[in-house]
Amino acid sequence: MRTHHCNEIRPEHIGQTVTLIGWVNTVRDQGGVIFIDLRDREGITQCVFRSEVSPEAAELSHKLRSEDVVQVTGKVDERLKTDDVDTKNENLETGEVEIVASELKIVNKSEVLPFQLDKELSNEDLRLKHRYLDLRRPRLTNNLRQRHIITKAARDFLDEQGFMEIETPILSKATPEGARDFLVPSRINPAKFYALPQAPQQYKQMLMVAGVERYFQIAKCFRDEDLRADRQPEFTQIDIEASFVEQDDIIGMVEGLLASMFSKSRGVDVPTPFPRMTWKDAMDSFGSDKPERRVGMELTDLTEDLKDCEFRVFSGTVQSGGVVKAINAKGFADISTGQIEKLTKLAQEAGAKGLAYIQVRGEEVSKWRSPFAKRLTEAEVEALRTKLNIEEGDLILFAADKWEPACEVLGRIRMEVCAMRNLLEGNDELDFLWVTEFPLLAFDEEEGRYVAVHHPFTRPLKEDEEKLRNGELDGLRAQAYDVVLNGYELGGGSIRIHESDLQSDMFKALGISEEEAAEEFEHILSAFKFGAPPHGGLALGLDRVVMLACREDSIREVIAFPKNNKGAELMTSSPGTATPTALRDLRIKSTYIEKPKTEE
RNA sequence: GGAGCGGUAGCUCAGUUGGUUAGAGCGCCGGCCUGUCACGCCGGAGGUCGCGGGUUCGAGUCCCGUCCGCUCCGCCA
Repeated sequence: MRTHHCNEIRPEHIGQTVTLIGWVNTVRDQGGVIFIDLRDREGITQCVFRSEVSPEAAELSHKLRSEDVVQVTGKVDERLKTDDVDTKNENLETGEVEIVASELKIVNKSEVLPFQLDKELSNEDLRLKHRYLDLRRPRLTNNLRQRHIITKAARDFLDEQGFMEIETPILSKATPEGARDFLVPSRINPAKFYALPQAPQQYKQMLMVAGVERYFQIAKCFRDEDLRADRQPEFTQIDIEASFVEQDDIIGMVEGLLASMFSKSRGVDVPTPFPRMTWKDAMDSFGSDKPERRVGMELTDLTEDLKDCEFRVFSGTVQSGGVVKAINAKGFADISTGQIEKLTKLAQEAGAKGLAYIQVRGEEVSKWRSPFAKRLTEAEVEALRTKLNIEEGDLILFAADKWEPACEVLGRIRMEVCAMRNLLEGNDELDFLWVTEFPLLAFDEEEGRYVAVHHPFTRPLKEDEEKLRNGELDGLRAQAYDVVLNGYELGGGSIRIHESDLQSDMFKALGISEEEAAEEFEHILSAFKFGAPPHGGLALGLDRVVMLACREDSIREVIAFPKNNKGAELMTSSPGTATPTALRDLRIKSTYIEKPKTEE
């Protein structure tokens, strides 16, 4: 039987006989003496085999290979240290001692692994196919442990705050708004489908009506959309809802929650409260609703200064109601033509016609390399100098367009510039931020109607409530808030509508007919008539929280069995085909599945 | 759906202007080694250069097509 884990053995154990069990991490066979590093989930201990201690164990130890599972029994000994040799290993927790093996049992041999555990490998397919091996690597073992620590911190914190953990259905109903649903055919109800939840939104609001007051759930959510480094089709939210609260209550509570999660995992003190910024200010200064603020380079407005500019791109835009904005990329004047082209292309992809720039190669304007700088008046040059703090070596990048697209384009350019020079490399700072006062609605050109920016249960700002009731839908702001960390949206939430009539007005605003609302949301409209408490909440993306706590750049590194870009889980090869019998039971014609390409 | 980058030994990669038998490190196999810890030394095996076509006397290298992976855009209430 195992007596210790491999991280536990210390000088105080010297003289004791211990039994360890684990995997052979490395073998160093010296001929007469054989060392193995024995690894279990907790750590590594060196075991020594000598024929004078146990000829049988020593003989057997020559046969050991990486990743064999072995049980070693022996006496804990201090590692040799004299004036000539020092065999202590400072890089190992257990480096002052070793196990002098008297017994060795090979529990289970291992074949040669398809990849080495002590080397980084870029072939992610291979890693995912043999995920059970990939997870043996200390980095991933640690990530899983951090995830556990963070999840437990959340549970403990929310429990202390009086929140009840309640499960809501996974087999659920499709939502007309929002992301594409995963559908599950119902065998008992032919031609009917469950949908996997995109979020437990409606259930948790019903729990508020039920009088639960404070609910949370570590909730699996599902969205059938394309994947990204920080997006998986199934992911986990820490889902929270509370009654009799206002925005500040939720914000304060989530600050405490995040501080607890990060202090338990990273051991850092997270200062609260977090800074706050309205959505409009975030867009204005950073061109993003999830600003990365750790690099400066804020957007500067030059609309007034360049409104009469001889350069028509600027003055023309201003005359038609647009804005001119710029960023100063300090020290980027030596940017290559190729890189300028790359930025221009990026700007065009983001909807801009082009990208105006000035490479500041000297104090005087004559040394400014730019397609338009020589057409600026002295006053305009002076305005640029002052507002952008122009110095030799700077690169100024301009966007001229309507306010929102101009901000967005420059926001993207800003992040690309960061990427080009690795401005965030090694930056370990945690910059938490609340973005508030999101727009309530956005006009969807494709659908020709307003859609909810957050979701249709979001409450407007108090001063905008009357406008919603009156159907004045332009420029409404919501009691919605996102918590942002280092440019990642960690989570978002809102204070909800809790009155049946206001909810009806909201559905009306979204172009949902009364019949449709009655059919799809009858439970909500009805529930709100029976004394629904004012309530609100938020959901945190657990995967992203853990990713950032672990300093990873993909959530796949903090999910045990993630899916690849195509939504496949390569170890078990899901998704897979269905048998004809299963399809028949579900009343699904297999021809649709066998020949998807015949569908237009 | 679109853009970018990539695919060469089990793994990580190099491979010049198209030119002999495609290389390195790690890993693997065999041998030696009683204080190693990225052990060392000696020897060895291991390749459909993603796939298909084309240009050429000759293609890992050039061209066309295609598949796969990653990143980003669209999409993600």
